Amino acid sequence: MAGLREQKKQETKAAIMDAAITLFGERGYENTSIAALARAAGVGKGTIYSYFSSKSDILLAFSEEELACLHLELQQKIPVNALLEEKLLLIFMYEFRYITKNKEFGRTLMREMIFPKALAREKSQEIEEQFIQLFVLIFKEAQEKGQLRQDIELTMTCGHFYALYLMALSAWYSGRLLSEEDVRNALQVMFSQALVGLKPKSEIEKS
Amino acid sequence: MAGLREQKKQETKAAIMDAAITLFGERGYENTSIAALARAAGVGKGTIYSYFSSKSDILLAFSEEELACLHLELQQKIPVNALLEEKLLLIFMYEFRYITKNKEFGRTLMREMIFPKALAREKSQEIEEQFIQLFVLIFKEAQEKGQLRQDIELTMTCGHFYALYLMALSAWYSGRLLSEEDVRNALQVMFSQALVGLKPKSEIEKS
DNA sequence: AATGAAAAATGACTACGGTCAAGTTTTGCT
DNA sequence: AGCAAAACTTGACCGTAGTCATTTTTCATT
Repeated sequence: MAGLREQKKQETKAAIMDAAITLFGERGYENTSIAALARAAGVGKGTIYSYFSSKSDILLAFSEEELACLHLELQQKIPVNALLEEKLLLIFMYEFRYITKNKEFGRTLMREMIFPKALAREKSQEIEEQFIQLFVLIFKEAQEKGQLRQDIELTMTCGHFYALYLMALSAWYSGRLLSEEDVRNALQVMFSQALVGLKPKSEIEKS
Repeated sequence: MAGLREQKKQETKAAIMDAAITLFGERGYENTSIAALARAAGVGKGTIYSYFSSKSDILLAFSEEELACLHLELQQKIPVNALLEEKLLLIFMYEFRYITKNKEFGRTLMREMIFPKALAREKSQEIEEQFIQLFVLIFKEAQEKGQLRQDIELTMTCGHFYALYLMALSAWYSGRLLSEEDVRNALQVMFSQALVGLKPKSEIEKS
């Protein structure tokens, strides 16, 4: 019978993911042991490691699903006629709120996303890729409207804004920014600086 | 006899730090267990935890010392008359080379620096503070020479460039940038974009 | 010098992430 | 159906970070 094996594998993997969604949601990532996860999924501990390469790999898989939802939801909430800066702020604050809903969870996820171990590289890149897709349309549109330079690759522009978001997130985790409002303000300021440039206007004209 | 106790405490702490410098240097952070550290320092395992709050706390203390050296060395290597962009590139590439000399070590350090746990916050901020001091003089000078806007706080400017450095570092850890040269080039491009701005010139003039 | 209280050191212990040799199930083949 | 190879599962086991009740050392007081 072709596919019995494959089907069972899918089921097992789904059971693990379901257990992860439940337990991570209930008690958070750090407080969920692999043993508990295995118990909840109805499999042995070792089985988990034939579907995921490490505990953080499960976190990444979990987040990939959750974030896909989030981004879909987000795509519909972006007002078409808003300014570029407003759109960016909306996206990043949405992301910020999700990531920091559970502080420990968010920290572990970001650590794995930004400084991934060799084993987790692939998944972290997929998530990032997904996130970047959100921006491509927005940036293309902005370029067409003449609100963004056309001589810069979109991935560069993306990277630039994402870097600033990271900085703000880090500042929040370090306690230099305390509230959501602080983060929003910091982002707003940094974004407009990035757009206009850090050089004085007189200097820019020279080049 | 006043201070015997205090003196011994200093000695014990120094012994732990020395052991850390030796063992982390020899086998790296991940391959050094607390038990081994305790053995090398000639103390019990528990003792280490009355001087440091966690393993990563030791890493941070270790790095604080090492980086202080590095930054002192660096301060003398910065050519006075170089362009702002060249100076920045020099500093960040120096830092990059140090951090990535041992990949695992650097990853753990950066994870702890950028997304610190509550316990390690203080030390990670001190290291960052130390790093920022490197820039203050350079930026002040640049402002005086009219190469940087004066209506932006220096800490903001710092944060902006540091964010871009982080992005490059992350890209290296994710495998999107492969060599030191790639990182240098990426930084160079992003820095000049940050200085000139991401908006087209025509748009900037309007504001 | 003797003593008891306070500070510091200790290592057996716990809980966890991850491994792997042994056991179980599925599959293709005769 | 019977069988052997391949794929999959399992939990006892390992090494490690971090804890804590107990023991040892220091210090002030008499």
